[in-house]
Amino acid sequence: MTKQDQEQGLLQRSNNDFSEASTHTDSIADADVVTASTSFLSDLNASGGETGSFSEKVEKSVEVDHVALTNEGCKVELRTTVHVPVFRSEEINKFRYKLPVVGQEQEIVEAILENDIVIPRRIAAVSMSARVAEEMNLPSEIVSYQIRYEGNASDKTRVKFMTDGVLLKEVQRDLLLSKYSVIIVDEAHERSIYSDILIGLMSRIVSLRAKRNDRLKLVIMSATLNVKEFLSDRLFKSTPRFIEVPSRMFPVSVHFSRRTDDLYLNSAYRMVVQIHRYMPDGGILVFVSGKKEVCLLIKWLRSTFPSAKAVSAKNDDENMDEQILKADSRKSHKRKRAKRTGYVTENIDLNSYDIESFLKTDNTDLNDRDALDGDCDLADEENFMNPYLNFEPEDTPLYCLPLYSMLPSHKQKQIYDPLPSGSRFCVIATNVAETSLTIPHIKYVVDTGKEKVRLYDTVTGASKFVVQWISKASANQRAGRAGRIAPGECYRLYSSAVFSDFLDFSVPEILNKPPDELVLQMKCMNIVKVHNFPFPSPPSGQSLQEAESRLCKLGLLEVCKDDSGSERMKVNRLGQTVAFFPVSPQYGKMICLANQHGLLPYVVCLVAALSVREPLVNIVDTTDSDGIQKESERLSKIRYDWAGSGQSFLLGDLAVLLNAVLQFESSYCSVESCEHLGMRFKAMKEVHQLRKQLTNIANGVFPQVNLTLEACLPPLTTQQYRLLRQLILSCQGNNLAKRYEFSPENADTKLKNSYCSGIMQEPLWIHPTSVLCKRLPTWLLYQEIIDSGRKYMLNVMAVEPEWLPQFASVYL
DNA sequence: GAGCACTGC
Repeated sequence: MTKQDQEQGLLQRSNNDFSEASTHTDSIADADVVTASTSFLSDLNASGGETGSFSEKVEKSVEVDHVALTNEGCKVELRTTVHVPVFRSEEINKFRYKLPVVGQEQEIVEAILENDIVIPRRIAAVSMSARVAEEMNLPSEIVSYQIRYEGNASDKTRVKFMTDGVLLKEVQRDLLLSKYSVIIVDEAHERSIYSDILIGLMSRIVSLRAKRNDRLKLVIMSATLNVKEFLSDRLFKSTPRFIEVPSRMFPVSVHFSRRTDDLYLNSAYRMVVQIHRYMPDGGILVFVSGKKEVCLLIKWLRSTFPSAKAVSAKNDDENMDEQILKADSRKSHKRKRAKRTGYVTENIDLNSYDIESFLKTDNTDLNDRDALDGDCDLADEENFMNPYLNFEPEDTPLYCLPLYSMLPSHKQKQIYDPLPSGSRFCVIATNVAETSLTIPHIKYVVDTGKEKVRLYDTVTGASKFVVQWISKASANQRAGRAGRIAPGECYRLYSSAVFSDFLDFSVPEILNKPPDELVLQMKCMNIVKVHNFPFPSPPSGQSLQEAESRLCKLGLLEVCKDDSGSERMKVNRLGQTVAFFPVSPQYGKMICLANQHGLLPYVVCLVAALSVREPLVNIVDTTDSDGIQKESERLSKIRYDWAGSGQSFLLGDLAVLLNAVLQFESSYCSVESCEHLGMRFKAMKEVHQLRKQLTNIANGVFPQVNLTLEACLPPLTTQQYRLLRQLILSCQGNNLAKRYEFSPENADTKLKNSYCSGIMQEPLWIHPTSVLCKRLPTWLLYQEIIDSGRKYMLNVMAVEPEWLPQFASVYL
């Protein structure tokens, strides 16, 4: 709701409620910052049956009372009652009155008056705006949404649902958010970088707006009790108030394992078998850490309950499972070998499971209490035992489906398809099922307690994937997935003692990722001393400093003296231009420099491809199956074709990516042809959208360029390929590596073919899937280092040594 | 000589 709308009286406030004025209520009506439970929104959503973001734990809400004007009680505020005329259909009203949040409705509405709502996921923003428009009987031009690539907001819009990143970009353009009178931040407990920064920024915006007598109200909605950081007095001068909203969840009984088996996939398998054979109807959701575990568990379960195969005739992902598993088996041999050379990190070896033996010996005796709940009391045990009576397990097939983010959309959607009649539903999922997707029919949750996370070294930027224990909050969120339709059961495959050692909450994203892009954005908002910013969880001074220094070397920040004579890093003109582009600063700079020699359209495509996760499928090589071997050879050949020869080939993996995008753009590939070419359709579509967005921004920033979205770009000339490599070098000197010099003095054969870089002690290696893997150029640039035992450089490009003084002198 | 959880601008 915009200020103008408010003045036009769409929301009518009446002051006829004096008799109820009290110290309690008058502060509510005038609070500037309120933190409320997310149930308010998730209930709206749940009643619509939409997918989207839900949270359903009980929650405390916090309300910040910024009525600092009323100090010493000399000013008496009158309570104002808010009347919002809404014409809902009878059906929707029936739903509404069942929602637990209705009890607090008036309190919340009075506290906030009207809504502009920040949500962390795109689909959720779109579906919620549609749902709220329907419930309020208003057109989409009034209740609208805005996400990265699209939106339907108009000048008539009064309620806007948007993702957190969109609002952060808006703050960059309008620091006081003067269009808005209320901001609601939903799902704040997820602690995304954007919502954290937004909350920090808004703590300042709220008081600035209050000083101007143009109040902004802020509601922070959180599904967990993790509000300590949001209440810190670094953020809000007076402590925010809670509004607590009960959850609409059904009870979930949680069972801990008596002991914790390291082979958690093995335990998960046994648990599913037992639930399926002996527990009443209801879907099963299993949480594991990664794609390979998903595929392995599916394979075991389908071979145990083969009747399910007949039921789920369309399981064309069978092949994929096999592929992944074979590749994995091959790798585990490598691991054993690698162990002797000392390059191995701890990893659960999936192949150490003895599948055969427990397929044969699985008598699933109910006395095997180890696999069940060691900690539950007698009542629980009785509940657990009773349903076994008169239960005929043979009658029920198990319908197993995989679920992880990289699974193609049409396969993900299978979880919403009607269940084959008479079968039990079982989904094996990664963390996607914890927050992003809601799965229907789930009554049982099996939680391995494990998740895979990407850990960054904030100094070198190298990252690795680690399987670790989840947090208590995560475990509770997982358990909650069982109680959406009826009372549920959650089986934790770890003991309560192990659980008690879990972190209370997951580490906020901002503490893990290198903050370069963020620091640049903050500098553009005139936040010069970033270390003084009121982060809900401040990143370390060192990581902020490293980011500043990288941005300085990149030529986006400059050292300036402020009034007191002390030195500060401030953003320069180039930095400000770069910050318009919603990509990492290195890539933004590439676009800014590319407006020469006709390179801009190519650089935009390349940057789009580099900014999207996994545009090309990972080529899994397998030794023992002819058909699959040929497939990986075929895909590999396509990549070498894209890389070309001569100057193009020296652009290396970036030439592969660029030409893949150009091919996709020129013939807007179908799902099938993408698969044929080894591209991920979902990712390529995103690349296409990002190209469009970057093109629009470039046209805004450089008015003369008239950049178009031509489907067919002519192939680059030899000269242009050279220039492109120089341009990239001038933006990525930080990522240079030089080949290890093999000489009598440096004769370590283990280091042959390795590289060293300025920022890292350990040797680096070109990833075997790189087209430059055999070429081994003396100097090269990488996009990313991934640590999987060895430190591998991904997306590599060759660099001519003689270019270094001119294009990368600060890094030498 | 062989990868990778998740999400937003």
